[in-house]
Amino acid sequence: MNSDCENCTLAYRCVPSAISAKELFRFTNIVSTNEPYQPHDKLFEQSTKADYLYVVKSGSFKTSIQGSSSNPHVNGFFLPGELIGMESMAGNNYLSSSTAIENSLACKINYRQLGALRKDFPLLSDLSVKLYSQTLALSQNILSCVSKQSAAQRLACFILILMKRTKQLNQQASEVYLSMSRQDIASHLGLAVETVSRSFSTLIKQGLIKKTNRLIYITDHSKLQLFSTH
Amino acid sequence: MNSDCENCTLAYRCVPSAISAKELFRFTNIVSTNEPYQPHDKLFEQSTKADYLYVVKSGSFKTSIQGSSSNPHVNGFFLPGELIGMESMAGNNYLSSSTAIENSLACKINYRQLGALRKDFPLLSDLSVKLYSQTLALSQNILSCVSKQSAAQRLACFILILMKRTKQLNQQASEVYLSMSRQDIASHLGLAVETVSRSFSTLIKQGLIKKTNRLIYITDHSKLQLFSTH
DNA sequence: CGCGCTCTTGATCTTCGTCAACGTGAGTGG
DNA sequence: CCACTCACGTTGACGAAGATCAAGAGCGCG
Repeated sequence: MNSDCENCTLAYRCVPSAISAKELFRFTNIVSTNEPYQPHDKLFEQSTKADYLYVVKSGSFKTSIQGSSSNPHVNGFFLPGELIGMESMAGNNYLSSSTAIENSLACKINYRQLGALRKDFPLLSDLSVKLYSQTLALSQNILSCVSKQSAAQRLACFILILMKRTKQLNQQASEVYLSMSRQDIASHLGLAVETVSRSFSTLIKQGLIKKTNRLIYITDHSKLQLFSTH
Repeated sequence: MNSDCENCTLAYRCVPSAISAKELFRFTNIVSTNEPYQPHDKLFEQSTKADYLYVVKSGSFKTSIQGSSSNPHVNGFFLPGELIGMESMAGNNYLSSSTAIENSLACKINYRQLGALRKDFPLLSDLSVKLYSQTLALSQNILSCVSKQSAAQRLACFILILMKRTKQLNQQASEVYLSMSRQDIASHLGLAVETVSRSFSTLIKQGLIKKTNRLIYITDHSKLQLFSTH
């Protein structure tokens, strides 16, 4: 399985951070690291048996929910260091499907065995709760972003959230690459694709951002923040 | 402190379910049960130190986030058996304020001491993860509800989610009492109050629900579901 | 070069936010 | 008991914002 957590640059905030070096093998035994995915490759499919939790090593992924009769809804995006599938672990089946957005690497953790490991490593239990708590906080952030009245505000808020998340790894503060399509952004924010485009134009005209294709420069961070809250 | 978990009807899905009867005192020592709250009473205030987790015993609560410059946004509603404050536990401070919606009872758990208890009760660790996972799933459900395009769809979806949650306690399947004001619903769904009113009228005209004030009867559950997904 | 795909921009129609008026019920004080 | 107020909810009219339809621009790829 060739699992390599020792040399991972994300290990300090991933599961290994809760496990002593000499017992790390007990974790590497239940994880497959650095599995490659190409755009449109699926990590897992909605309603299939949920056995694995995934960690994004590089690239990015999305999750989407297929309702009975409607278009699928993009529920979330996942950046390096973030976990995919957390909400599905209480039930038996995945609640959403997950697909790679770009060329990416992910690590696949057997969930039940991870649960067993928690019994022997109290720090792992603490880490689990902490990660869940943070993820829930993020989810609520996105909720208040999506429930904002104007489309441009939602987009501004979305960009800011994404920037905050990338900044945790990468300190260049004023630049975000949006790896997802406008269609995905639109679905995620509950807007039409055209409205997303127009909202980008609005933010540019107001001098808050610049962009070339999917690369966004924040020219005035505080004004953008102000704009997003109105 | 007079904590009474032994006779609680919700104990089977609350923390006590993970602790053996003879050691239950270790939990009752760190919880104050059945504290009364009246409408507008606060459980906690945003940005203050987050020391306690709350469980709704009866009645209902809401959480709201106060942005820097805008109106507060109602982030969530909480029914009996549900936990309030989970998302704030990774940081030091509460990320939102919580207020009672009606006459209610809540139990107050010291979070740090609860964390210590996890080390001695593996089942409690499992329960924590399960509850977080379920809460995250709910949060994502609400997200896809709020990002629906039409106002009536959002409201339909909101009613269905609320009904599913009340049904877990109370088996009368076709009736929900909405304890929160239209204003709160509007804020939560990202709509104007008037639009919420009109959306109720729409659902009634379509024969999906009936209502008298805040009490909702679902007349055609499957059609309502269909309508909410469009 | 043409073809497909994504993104953008423009024109029109629908929906929702805003402002206003009105209805209802609870609480208050005469 | 009845007016009065006040909070809450509903309904109508109108204007603004966004969805939809249509067209065109930019780009990678065969």
